[in-house]
Amino acid sequence: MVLPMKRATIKDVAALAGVSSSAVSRSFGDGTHVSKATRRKVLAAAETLGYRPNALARSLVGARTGLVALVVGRLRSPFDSLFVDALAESLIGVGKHLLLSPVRGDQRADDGLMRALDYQVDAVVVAAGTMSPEVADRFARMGVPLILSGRVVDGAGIDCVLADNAGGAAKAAELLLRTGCKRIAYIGRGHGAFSDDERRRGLRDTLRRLGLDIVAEARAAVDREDGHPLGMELLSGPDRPNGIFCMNDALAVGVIEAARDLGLRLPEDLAVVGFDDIPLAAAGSYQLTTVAYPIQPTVAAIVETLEDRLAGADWPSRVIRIPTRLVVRGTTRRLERAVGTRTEG
Amino acid sequence: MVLPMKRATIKDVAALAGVSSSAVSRSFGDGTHVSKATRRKVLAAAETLGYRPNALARSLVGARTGLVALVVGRLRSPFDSLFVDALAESLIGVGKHLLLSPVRGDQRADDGLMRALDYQVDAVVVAAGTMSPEVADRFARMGVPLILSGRVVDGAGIDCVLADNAGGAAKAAELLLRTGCKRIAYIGRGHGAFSDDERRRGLRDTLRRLGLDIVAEARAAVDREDGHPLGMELLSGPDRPNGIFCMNDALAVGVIEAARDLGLRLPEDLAVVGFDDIPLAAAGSYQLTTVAYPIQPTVAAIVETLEDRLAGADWPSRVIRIPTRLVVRGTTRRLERAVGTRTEG
DNA sequence: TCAAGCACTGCAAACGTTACCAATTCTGTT
DNA sequence: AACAGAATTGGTAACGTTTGCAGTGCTTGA
Repeated sequence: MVLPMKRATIKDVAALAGVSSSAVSRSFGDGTHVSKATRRKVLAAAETLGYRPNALARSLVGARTGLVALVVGRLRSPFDSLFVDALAESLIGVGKHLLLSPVRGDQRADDGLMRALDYQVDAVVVAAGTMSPEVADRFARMGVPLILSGRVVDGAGIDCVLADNAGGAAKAAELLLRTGCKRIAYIGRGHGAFSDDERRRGLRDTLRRLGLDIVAEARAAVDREDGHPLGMELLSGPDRPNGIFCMNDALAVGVIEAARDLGLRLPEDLAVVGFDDIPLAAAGSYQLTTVAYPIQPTVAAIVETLEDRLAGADWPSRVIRIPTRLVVRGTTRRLERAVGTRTEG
Repeated sequence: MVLPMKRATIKDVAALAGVSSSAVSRSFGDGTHVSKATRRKVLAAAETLGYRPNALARSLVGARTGLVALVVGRLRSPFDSLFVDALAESLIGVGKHLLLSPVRGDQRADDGLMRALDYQVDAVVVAAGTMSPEVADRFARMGVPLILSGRVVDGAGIDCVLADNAGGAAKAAELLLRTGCKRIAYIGRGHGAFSDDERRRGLRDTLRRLGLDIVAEARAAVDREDGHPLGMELLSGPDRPNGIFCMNDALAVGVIEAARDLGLRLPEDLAVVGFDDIPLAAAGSYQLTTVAYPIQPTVAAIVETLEDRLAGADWPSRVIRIPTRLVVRGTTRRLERAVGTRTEG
């Protein structure tokens, strides 16, 4: 085995180029205060030695680390993984790197947040878990921006980016009503989950405005595997709903399968609307009508907020709602051509 | 806005506890060379100040950073995201953190690898992209372990962890033959993709041993969206295959949809076998027979290898094959009870 | 009582980098 | 030719931590 070679440092480069280490440092910076000639020499020497600045040592003297932590739960929904992917990619674009800080179950995000702090991250994006006020306060005091994805926490001065859940749910409700559904049910996560709550409320408020209400609710689920039994339960009761709005597409897919198992025809006997627009929703076997929650704008808003904060913006706090878009496919009857919605499939 | 507070350092703790910074450092280390009384004082002071050691400063003096980079492509397959998730979680378990280094398309992984090096990562797991020998050599010289997931590179002394692709493909082939398929096709990625190649070869070798051969091949695809058109193409030709082995489940799902669009009955007219066993394969709508590539053992092998290397193991290189398991579901005819395979659904 | 040994403690150097400051060289103007 | 000012350069301190070394006080055995 070859002897592990020590990594070239700024001093090695300085020695080879015949200049001071300051000159080397400056050559790798914004290029000011170095003559072209020196810079060329330095870069050549660095190339020879295979030198690359140590990002960690850099951060010690006050520079940013370039690390951004993402506190995230289990990546079981395709939406989550697309989100992680898009965020990581987007961050590379602004010279930052994603440090993954997974938390499990409904456990507090605090552990993940504190771990992130040990690495002097420039900012943290929280997409899962609940956060104690103490930890949030700590981040505020230390000047580390905290961005909440998919949830709003009032008062703590934390920036939040999330879907226009109520608006999306309203669109879903209107579509269901338009296509003639009268008995509309909701399936969601329950237990005070934030997006779930907003979506359920959005559905309910829209129905009530028209003198209706949610006829049935099922909860404590978030996965396709969970959608199936809940769908079975809801659909084999006496007052079977003829329209179901699901908190997300994964659940909706489970419900579709349950409906099929029961011999129901979609959309004739049952209309289903999901939320997110995961790739599977467009699959031939499901053709799920859904409220699309576009990932790119979400990630863009997060990265932008993050950069604003790091640039020193100090407005109190910002809640960005990402507009949703109704995508009508096969699981809702097409009674009329909907206005302002996209139709595909 | 509250003035950003400086983070407490070891000196602040030392001052408050009335001891030297060495004592503080030692109190946070393995606990040797500190009296119980001192340690208690230090820990109390640290608690008061909310002190946590700076992981980055630590790494400057030679300690490990605790960072492990994962070079990964677009997380479009559920398999990929489950892998990332499991790896991140597993690393937390051994006190390490995942730094995501995404690369796009078929671009070289070199960029991602070099970026990782800037952060003094303890090791790198490469799951996507191709690697130049120069970069691999550089890692070797610097003593940073490199672990390849899903591919084997000979000679470079790099540890590799991947599925027993040939064995899995052979199982798929045998199952297809056993259920009476004679015209068997393959759909994969092509362009010399490693796993694709091994799986195709595994299928072909098994067929040839029985005097048959692959009757048709389609390639340049890896997604469910890609599976559909390829399936259409393959299934509407003159000599329609009655069995298709797909490089992964996502493709297989696309193929199933194509078959349905063409009015073919599964498994009577067409048998389909996938690879990976993503959650969707078990879904009611697909019931896909597949070669399961278990994620937990894969991740465990990676983490174990990584720890061995970091502990100084210097055997030349190690290729770990993760055994696969045939999961028989609805997309293959059940002619007989298969021996040594699991049946579900 | 004394020496030897031990447990504990603090000092200071080192890690790789940046930024301030002072010193030097260059450029252009009179 | 002399000077002001700008551009460039090197020296040095600082960032937060660990660690080797040397010192301190305490215990123990003779």
